[in-house]
Amino acid sequence: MSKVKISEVAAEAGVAISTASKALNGTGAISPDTVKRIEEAAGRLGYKPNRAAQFLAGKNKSIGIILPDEPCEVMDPMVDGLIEALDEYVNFGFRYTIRHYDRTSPKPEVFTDAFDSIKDSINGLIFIPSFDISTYREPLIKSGLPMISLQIAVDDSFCKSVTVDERMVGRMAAEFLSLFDSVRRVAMIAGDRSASIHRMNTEGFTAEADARGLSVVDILDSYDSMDNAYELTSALIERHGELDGIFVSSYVSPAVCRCLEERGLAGKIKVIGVDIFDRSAECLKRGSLSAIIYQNQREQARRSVIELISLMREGRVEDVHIKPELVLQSNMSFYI
Amino acid sequence: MSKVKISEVAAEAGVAISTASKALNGTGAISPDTVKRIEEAAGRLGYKPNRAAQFLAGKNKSIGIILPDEPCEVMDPMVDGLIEALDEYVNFGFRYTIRHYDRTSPKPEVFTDAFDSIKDSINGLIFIPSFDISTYREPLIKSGLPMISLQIAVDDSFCKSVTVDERMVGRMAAEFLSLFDSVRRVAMIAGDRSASIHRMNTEGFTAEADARGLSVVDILDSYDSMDNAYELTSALIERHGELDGIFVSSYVSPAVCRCLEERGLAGKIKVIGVDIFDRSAECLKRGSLSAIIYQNQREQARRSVIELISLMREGRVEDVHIKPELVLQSNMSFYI
DNA sequence: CTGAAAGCGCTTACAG
DNA sequence: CTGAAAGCGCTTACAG
Repeated sequence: MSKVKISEVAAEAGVAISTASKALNGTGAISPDTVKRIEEAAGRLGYKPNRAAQFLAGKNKSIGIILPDEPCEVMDPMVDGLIEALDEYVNFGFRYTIRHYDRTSPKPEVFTDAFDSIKDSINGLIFIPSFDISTYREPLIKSGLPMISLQIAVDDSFCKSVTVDERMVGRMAAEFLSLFDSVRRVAMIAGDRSASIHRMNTEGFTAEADARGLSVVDILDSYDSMDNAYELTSALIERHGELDGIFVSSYVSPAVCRCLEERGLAGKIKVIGVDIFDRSAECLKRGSLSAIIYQNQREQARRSVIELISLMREGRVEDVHIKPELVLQSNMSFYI
Repeated sequence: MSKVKISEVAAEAGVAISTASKALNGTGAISPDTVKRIEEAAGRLGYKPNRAAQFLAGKNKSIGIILPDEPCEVMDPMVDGLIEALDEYVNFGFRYTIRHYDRTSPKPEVFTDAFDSIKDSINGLIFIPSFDISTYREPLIKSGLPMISLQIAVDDSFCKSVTVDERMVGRMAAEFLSLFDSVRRVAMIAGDRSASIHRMNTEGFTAEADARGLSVVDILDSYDSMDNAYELTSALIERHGELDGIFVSSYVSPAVCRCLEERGLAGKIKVIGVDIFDRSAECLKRGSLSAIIYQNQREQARRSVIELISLMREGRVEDVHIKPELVLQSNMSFYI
């Protein structure tokens, strides 16, 4: 129960403290036998390093951040959450550097330039990838840096990711719409289903809708454009006489709501969206939007920092799926 | 931007490092003039202490915890959350001691005995009070320890608290029930409205119900007894022909659901409860319970530890109100 | 009231 | 491959 320190582990294994430290951290060159002996000693004694001492003594305390530079209000909660989480570790002696890249560009250089400019001065990386990471994964892998992808899963073994549970987002949307006795026929306006993130939203939504006897009459891609979303909504209304609900799985719900409001259908056709920001919050307040699924950017950001640091100190981590939260009118004040 | 350390503050103020430390922490006897000079220097340089160094060097690292000993499954999430949060700080060299007391006893000794047994060996306290704290507040105050009350607000200036936003719990319940087109007449089964926590639930519920045109036909106290809740539900049904929804603001929703299930009213009368544990989760799965408001015990616990430690290091903190979360069938897996 | 010094438990050059 | 030693930035006896 009392705290065993590395000096005791070293004594138990019959080596110097510095040898024990290097063995336990896998740094420096220690003979396999010695490593084994030290690890056994540590296990036997139940050694857990004192993180205050590790942080104080350690030198690998520089974190790199690479983010899309979209000047979009939807990006802000994630960035705010990241900075808040990082600042906690600044108190423990960490530093961080943020770089931006143009996520809309297909050229890999927009990313690799940002990466190259920091890769030699950081000991770990958190990045929000673009939808297609294949063009710049090589330099990332070659760097050998511990890294975590945020918000978008990298379907690749070199990098674990922290994302919201995308499928759950869709399921919650379907269940929410099914609460209304009047809702039978629903549609979905997705972002871009060529991206896995939107396919998972869709899968969750259709699965849960099926299970609850909702009929999904249409699924359309808005490509994250408000204008598209407006037109698509208009088309949906014309095409499907009896539409009762719409799930908007990207941040364009304000355009959907505006379209319904203009046609006197607000509240008649129930809408559930994702992402809470000024314009979506206003729709929620007016009632043209019935609920928002918060993708918990703050918690995603916090966890990505925690995971990166444990990766930098201890080695392996796993993919993390953060829970989405349902936001209604009454509790929206907590989220905006 | 680069980290300024206490040695630089000391140099700027023309004092020794130890003097600067004592002045900044308010420990030791330093002349007011010197303190002022040091504080100004710190402010000028933007000094922020390195917490790794503070944690490593500091000696006040023992946390006391006093909890009710109710062997109730509803207590567990809070305890689990507390231990998880505390264990993080154990990694930083902190220790903690847990004591239990019989919350149902009116005798103050049940609490003060627990407190006395640890008060001399701890540097900070987190406690879950009973509903009436007045009988044992004196010894707490006299100890001068930094302390945080958890789950139940101490309406007293000597101690800040971390609680869920009780009023919001009630508001969310009312809004949720109002989503159903069929729901007009609702009732509430509270815990014990002589406790402020339940009065706030009630206030939030009635206010939001009013705002949404629901008519609150009855409010009854269950005194947290499943048997009472069953009987009250039965009485509600008889008394009010057209009851559409019930908000159960203590953990007794399973009894309410059982009563409705037995009468073939499950799903007809919508029920929303609080606290997610095995039995309430089953009702949610079966559909006799439509939703649960999770009072976020995990986050309450985490915050109480964070607040206590910043109280122990830096001084003042404020009351914290944690956001409740709405749990439906589809996302319940995240909570149980 | 002030300061010099030891020490918290690690990691990391550095020397061997 | 191994170890002795310095040092991370603080706090806290202790001496004055």
